[in-house]
Amino acid sequence: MSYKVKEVADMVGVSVRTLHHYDQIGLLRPESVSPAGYRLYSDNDLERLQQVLFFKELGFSLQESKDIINKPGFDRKEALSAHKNLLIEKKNRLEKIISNVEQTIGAIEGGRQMDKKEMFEAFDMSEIERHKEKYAEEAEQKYGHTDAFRESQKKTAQYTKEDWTAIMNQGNELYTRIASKMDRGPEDPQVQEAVAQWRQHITNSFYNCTLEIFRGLGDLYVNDERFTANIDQIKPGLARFLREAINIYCNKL
Amino acid sequence: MSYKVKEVADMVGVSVRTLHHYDQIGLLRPESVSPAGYRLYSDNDLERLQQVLFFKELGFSLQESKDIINKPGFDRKEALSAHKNLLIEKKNRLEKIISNVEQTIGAIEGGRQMDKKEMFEAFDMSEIERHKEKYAEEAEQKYGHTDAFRESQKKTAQYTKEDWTAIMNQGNELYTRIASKMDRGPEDPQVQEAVAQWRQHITNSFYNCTLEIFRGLGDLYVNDERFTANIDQIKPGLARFLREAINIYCNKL
DNA sequence: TATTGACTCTAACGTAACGGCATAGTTTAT
DNA sequence: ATAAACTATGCCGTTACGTTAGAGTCAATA
Repeated sequence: MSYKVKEVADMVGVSVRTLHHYDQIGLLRPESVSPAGYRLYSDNDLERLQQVLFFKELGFSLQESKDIINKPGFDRKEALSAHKNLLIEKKNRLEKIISNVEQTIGAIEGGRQMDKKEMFEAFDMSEIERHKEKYAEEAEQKYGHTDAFRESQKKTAQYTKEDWTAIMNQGNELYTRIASKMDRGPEDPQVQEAVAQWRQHITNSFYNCTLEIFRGLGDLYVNDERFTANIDQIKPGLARFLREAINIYCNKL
Repeated sequence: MSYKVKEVADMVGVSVRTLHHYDQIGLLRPESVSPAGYRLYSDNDLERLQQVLFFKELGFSLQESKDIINKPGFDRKEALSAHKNLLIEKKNRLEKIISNVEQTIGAIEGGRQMDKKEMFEAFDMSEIERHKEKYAEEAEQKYGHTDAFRESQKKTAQYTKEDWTAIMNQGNELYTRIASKMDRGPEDPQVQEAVAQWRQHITNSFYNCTLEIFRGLGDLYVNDERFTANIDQIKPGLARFLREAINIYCNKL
């Protein structure tokens, strides 16, 4: 099932222009395009759009939303829980403002003056901002190597659907090739050769993968369960094996 | 007691730049200015700023806020009640979104698909927008003559504090002059002369006061208690007298 | 089948609400 | 009297779209 722009727009209550815009900045590219050039949105796209609207509601900028959603290993469920907390805080803030309004009304009726500080207390966003920062920082920390991350974002924004599948296929091919040679041990020349290609692949497709970053990636593969699970799916123990191989590779240079 | 920009900024949690901006667009001009050109905000200004922040919280544009607050006869208490209602609706909307998030989480856990419509229900702002419109419309209705109202807003935005007092003094002088001649009846030449000057005064200071608008103003004076109260303060019955005199004036042309 | 009318595209300029920076004058504290 | 902390006025930059403009597309109807 696919939907045209206006259908989506009406369904979710945003303007067509907004969808065009999201397409332009690479925040929400429709899964396919009709022969006439019409945007065709899939159910997946709708889910992603829902994500975006959640983030918007929380006051994230579109760029921030994109960074978070695009983050490899982005976990919808985890994100939603975080959203919920932020929303609840927003609600609390609103409740504060409401009681502030009530106080102000009372003050007018009573003819008394309000304290300057208390007048503006409700508008203090600092608490919410703190949370937002935490959320964004977490992403940076985990997937850090910040400059690389940014560079990657820029590059990948241009990619089409086809580019992505091609890149993923290359990556998977390398993974499986390494997996098939696991019994030879991590220092085996053929394994090392594949590791070198893996690094090259990253540099080509995403960002300049320095040795430092490459090492970091190796650690990431075993330290972040989400990566580990993904990689070990190909072959159990592959994640740890990869880190070993990467370490050896880096030490040789 | 007066406060400098940064004091105000820190007190209410907005940036200095924001206050500059509000000054520039005439939304919040400090009551006075130091010899060196420093903005000096009064307690009154702080109250007005609070108003502005309330409106902002509700999603009104600065222009809209300005229109509403500047509206002659703007009633803070009445406005605050309206705010409260809008805020409560916003809160309801947030609660909807929160439960939507919860549902989505549940859907992910259960592995089932969500209905497209229900996915976006929470984001529907239409209810809030309807309220906003009502609020704005009420202003238009009451003080309507829409084009004139807009033109007036544009013109008056440029006025300095001194301009305002000058204009108000002229207006009051005309009011009292007419009041002093009330016993002669509304068709008296001197009264009619003053009415003509009154119309001229409006045209000069605010907007091109057509006959139609002028008639409307006359009606407004007796139909809106806030105006009636204000005018009758000068002399009881003046509001009705003015409408009579304006009617006669308009019929002659 | 030709023709509306509703819809789509890209491209490009416009707008709101500030953020940020440069440059210059002012106040206050030591 | 001199630095630190503020203040002022520009003016350009940014975000998230709105708003035409000009042109192609698609489904229903005359």
